[in-house]
Parts: sequence; C-alpha cells; structure tokens
Amino acid sequence: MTQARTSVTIEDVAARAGVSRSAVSKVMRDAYGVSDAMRAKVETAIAELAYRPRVSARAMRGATYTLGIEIPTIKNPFFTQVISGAAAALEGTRYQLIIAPAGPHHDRGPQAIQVLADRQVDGIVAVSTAVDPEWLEDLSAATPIVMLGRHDASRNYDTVVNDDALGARMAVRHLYDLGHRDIAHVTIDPLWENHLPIGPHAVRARSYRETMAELGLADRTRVVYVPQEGGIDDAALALLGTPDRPTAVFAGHDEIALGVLNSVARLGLTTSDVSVVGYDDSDVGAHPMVALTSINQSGTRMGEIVVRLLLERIAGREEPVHEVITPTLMARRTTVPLASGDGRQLQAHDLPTQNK
Amino acid sequence: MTQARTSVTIEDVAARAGVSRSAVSKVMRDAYGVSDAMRAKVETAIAELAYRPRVSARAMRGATYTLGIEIPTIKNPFFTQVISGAAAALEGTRYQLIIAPAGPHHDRGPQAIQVLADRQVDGIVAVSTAVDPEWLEDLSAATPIVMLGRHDASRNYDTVVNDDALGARMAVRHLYDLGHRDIAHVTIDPLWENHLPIGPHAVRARSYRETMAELGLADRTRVVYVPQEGGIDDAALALLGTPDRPTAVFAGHDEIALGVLNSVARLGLTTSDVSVVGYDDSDVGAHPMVALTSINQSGTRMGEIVVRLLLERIAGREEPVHEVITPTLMARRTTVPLASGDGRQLQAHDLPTQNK
DNA sequence: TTGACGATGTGGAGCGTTCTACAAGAAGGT
DNA sequence: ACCTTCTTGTAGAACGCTCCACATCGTCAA
Repeated sequence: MTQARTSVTIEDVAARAGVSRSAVSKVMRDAYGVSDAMRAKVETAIAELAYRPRVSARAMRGATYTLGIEIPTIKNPFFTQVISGAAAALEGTRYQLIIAPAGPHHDRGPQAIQVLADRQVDGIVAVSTAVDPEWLEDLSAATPIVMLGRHDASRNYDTVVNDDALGARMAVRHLYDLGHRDIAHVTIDPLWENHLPIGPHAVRARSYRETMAELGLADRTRVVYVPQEGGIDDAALALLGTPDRPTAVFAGHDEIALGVLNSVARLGLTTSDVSVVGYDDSDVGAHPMVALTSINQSGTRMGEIVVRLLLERIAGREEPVHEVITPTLMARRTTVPLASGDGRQLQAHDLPTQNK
Repeated sequence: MTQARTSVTIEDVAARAGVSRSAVSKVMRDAYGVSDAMRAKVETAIAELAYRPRVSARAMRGATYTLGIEIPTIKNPFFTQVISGAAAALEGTRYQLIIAPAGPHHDRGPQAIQVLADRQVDGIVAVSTAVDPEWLEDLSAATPIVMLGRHDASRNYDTVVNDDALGARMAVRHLYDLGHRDIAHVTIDPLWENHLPIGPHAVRARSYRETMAELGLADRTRVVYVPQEGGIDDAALALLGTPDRPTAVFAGHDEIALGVLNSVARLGLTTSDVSVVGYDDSDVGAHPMVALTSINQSGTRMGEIVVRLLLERIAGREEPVHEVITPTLMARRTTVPLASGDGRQLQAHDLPTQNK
C-alpha cells in the first residue's frame, strides 16, 4: 500500500488525477485558471495519496512559507514568551515557525541567523543585537528581517523594542521612592552585546546611570557585570557580601534578579536588607512564592507584533517600521521600604544540599 | 561589490577558482579524489565570495544536516532543558537543530512533526506521545526518529524515557514516609496524550494508583485532571478548598505543582497544611525561594542521549535502542512531615494584584 | 613497450517544485 | 462568418546542488 522507497511527489498526484504536473501546482498555489472540476479531481488525488509538497523543492523557485526566529538562548523565559507570541500570531496562516537558538555560548547570534538564511526562510526575526551592521544590511537586502530589542533605525529592517530607558528609570525611581539611595545595577557582561550601545541592556545601564545622576546619586552609582550563564551567584555574593553593600539592586533581567535573590538568601539576608527589581516580568518571578518586582515588557505581545511586521514585509511593504512598547512596573514583594523591617524571612539555614 | 540580485552559487565559486562545479562540490563534501592544490584554490574562492551552500538545493539530492525536534509547548521548562541538552550534543558536529513547537493548543503534535518531515530533516526527535502508531511506522521508515517519553518499543524508532513508574512511586513513598495518607494526584487531562497508556503522565498516574494500593491507601486515591495550559488554579482551588482536602499532592509536573502551591497560598494555607511534590525538577522549582520537592529526570541528559541515538541511526544503525533513565528524588521544603507545623508561611494577604 | 591501475578532474543527469509561454477551445461582438 | 478575448489546460525551462559515469594522465610491474 505505502510507497516504500521514495515518497509521493507532485507527479504521482498528477497521474492519479489524470492531469498535468502544472495543473496540480496551480491548484496548490490556488493560481488563476483552475476549473472547479479540476480542482476537485486534484484535491481528491492529493487526499488519497496523502501528498505533502516538499519544502526544499519548493524553495528552489518559490517560497518556503517558513519564518525563522533567532534567540540568544532558550533558557531565558523571556525569549520563550516571544516565541509563544510569534507562534500564536502565525496560527491560521500557512506560515510555519522554526527556531534557532544561538547556542550555549551565545556569541553565535550571526551564525544562528545565517543558519536560518541558509534554509531559505521567507523572513527572519532576530533577537541578538550583537550583529555587524554591514552584514545585516547585506542580509536584509535579500531576506525580510525584523530585529527585536535593537535601538536603531535602518531603512532595510523593522525593529520592535520596549522603551528600555523608561523601564530602567521606573525601576530606579521605584526604589528611590521606597527610600533607597544605595542602588546597584547588576547586568550582563557588555561583551555579549559587543559593546553595542543599541542593545537593551546597554540602554538600561545608561538610563540607570542617568537616573541616578538626576536623583543626585551619581556617587552611589555602582554597576556589576555577570557572565550570561552561570556565575551570577559569585558576582552577587561578592557585591552583597561586603559591609558597604547596596540596600537595593536593579537587575538587568529576571534571571539575574533571581540569582541575586538566591545570594540574598544564602547570606542569611532578607529582602528588607536588599530590595530587588528585575526586568521582563517572567512567570517565575510572578509566582507568589517569589513575587519579584519587575518591569513588564510583554514578550508575548512583542512576538505578535514582530510576526505581523514580518508578514507585512513579505507582502511587499518597503518603508521601515519601528515599534516602541511602553513597559510597566509590577510592584511585588521583593521591594520594600528601606529599613522597614517587614521583608520576607528567607530560610537560608535549610537550603537544600541537592540544589544545583 | 555585493551581488544585489541573486546570491552566490556553487557556479560562481567554480568560475572564480577556475574549476568545475563538481570539483567544488567534492571539496565541500570532502569526497574522494581532491588534490591539495585544488582544495586550496576552491577554499579560497569560497572564502572570498563568502559562499554558503543552500540547504534546500542540497536537500534535493543529499542531506540537509538538519535535525528537527518537536515539543508539545515551549512554555514547559522541561522541554527547554531537553533542547539545551540536544543543542549541546550537536556542538562541533555539522548538524543544526530546528525546533517545532506543537503550538498553543498542543494537539498538534503530529502536525509539528510533519512540518519537520516536510523540511527534509535528516532526523527527528519527537516528544509528543499522542501520535498514531501506524502513521509513526510509515514516517520512521523514511526518516530516522527518536521518541522521548514514549513507553513502548518499536523496531523502527528508538526511545528515551525515564522510569516514570519508579519516579511516581518515589514521590508517593516520600509523602507516605512523612506521615501523609491523603495523597492526591493532580495531572494533565489524559486527552492530551490521547488516552495512550504509553505516555509519561499515564504511567505516572497508574504508578500512583498502584503505589497507593500497595500502601493500603486504595480508598484514599484521588486523581484530579487539569487542562494543559491555564485553569490549573481553578482545579487546584476546587481540590484544596473543600474540608476533606488532601494533606499532600503529587503533581504530574512542576508547572502543575507551582499552580497548586499558588492555590495553597491563595487559600491562606501553608506547606504544613499541604505538602507538594512535582516532577521534572525545573530551575524554577529549584530556586531557594520556591524550594519545590521534585523528581529529577535530567532533561538535559535526555536531550544529549536523544541526539546521540539519532546520529547513530543516521550513520546506519538498524537495531532499535530503548534507553531508560533512573529518576531521583530532590527533597526540598515543600514537603514537610504531617502536622509538624513548621511549614513555610506564605503571605497570602499581600499577593500582588497585577499578578496575571 | 605495453597494459593495468590509481589518482584526479569534468559532464551531465537528475531531485521536486514553480511559473512563464503558449495552445486549444469557447464565448462574444460586429 | 470572422476576429477578439477570455478561460482552461500543458510543455518545459529553470532553481542549485549531488553524485554516477567517464575521460585523462601518470606510474609502475611485467
């Protein structure tokens, strides 16, 4: 019954339906010039043979109906939010999403994007900002591209960002309003963004400095860099283990914030000793047992927007679009008034030994 | 300088190097019959032109060097662990990983797998177990496949599972040893696994029942189903809101466990009222602020194994392999002795209002 | 000297689609 | 009745690669 060797091709369908190859192709692309009779014949043949057009063959001439999304790491829940949003926006279209994570070392952004381009996707969403602008221009000339989190404006690609400067300002002001003055910023090593001033973390860091200065706290400014994966704890312990530790920390993203909270617990401190604000408002942080104060930039919505822009580009739009989303502050329990004393008691003494 | 229109092909490289198309192809595949001189010429030409072979063209005759992995949802961190492991195992090989999430409705497992097959991947890792066996046989005849979490044994595909029966037993016994007798099981709607008895959650549920019976608790057996996404809270609140609520819950996976903990907090209870065990040992649960007791099945390691098996298959292995991993119990703070009274005080009164 | 053989390079036939021409009728206008 | 135009279908040339079959040229043993 089943063709063992090679799978069923358009030729088989044509033979079965008693029409030409081109006719079948026309039906599938619903091109002009197909009678109802033929459409019916072909469609039954397709169904009977369970025919699936091969994307790779199709790619040689037409479209692949595949969109690619590149993300720095699948471990950061913010990016999975973006993916969910993107996938939801694609529901009902004939487009499919494939995901390329830049890999454990994260310095593979361009490589991962290239992987997608090699596969002839019809459009690319890229999240890694550490990409050579010139290379990007070349690439975007050939394939529609939307960059997420890139604070620049090119004619050739669209961008979707949240207002990172505003988000950082909100975080710092929130802490200030609670009475904090020694506010440190813990963020990822700028190497990850290739020292590009247009990456989200660079913008947040800059805004942190500016806001501190505005508040007359320029001399209390303190920025600590942590490696992207692992090693957050070491840096946080070093920061918080000293006598002149800050009373509050603004973390570059939620994962870092959780690492900082981890260290707070490990040092036998509580959030009334050190308040913590994150960025991204991930599900983990939102859980009542964590209740992390964070800046919400709605990854899901960003994913939806990004896909919409990409589909517009594919449909022919030429003029670039640059969307900016306004973040919101989610105040929860990891930020408490300075010296109020009602922070949560973290039971550092019974930390599990198996905890990796 | 840059070719505006169509990108650089193997023909361009051949022209530049002054050799034939076939010669360039040989060099790239490092096939037999290439002199050092020619290799050098071709390689410089490739570099100078920044040539990238098109995967789709290649797919028409040879391999795509692409592995596809299908997962039910990207939101469950266990699956992202698997992906990380798989990606790490591919590091250094010429293979690339593409990911196809089954989408927000999860009932699209076969569809997502088909998407990968349409793209002519060299091998497929599939996690959704709700797949028609017959269809799977057909597919595995054409493409190497490894199934993750499927408790059956076919000649045509390999499987990697953890011992779910053992894991569930460990969870229940752990609670039993702490003095609990009213132990409920909260798990996903069996519809998600198409009522297949070979899915991990079905096995866990069965083992839960068996273990309860062994312990003489057959009449205390209570299984509650929750929808896969959202709605966990409702089901948990219904379960815990009654006077005869269980003193302990064994959750089908960590996400559910977190939902249960959420409800525990919302009802003004603590873990000394209701102990909770999860499954998967996700990063979230392991965080000291959550400290969820869970069963670890090492998704990362499973991802590595899965890739290894797939590469072996591609390399020509015919005999099926079925790997079973032994899970381990990670005892943390969400399980406490019955009526001990030292459970953690969850501050239900100040739950954030913005919490989604 | 003459085969035989190994090493190296090229020619060219696919692979499964799409899509531009074009052919053959049918329909409509004068 | 004749010419145009529209509709419906088919032929066949790409697309960019792989890989089998073959040509060519040395080298070496007999």
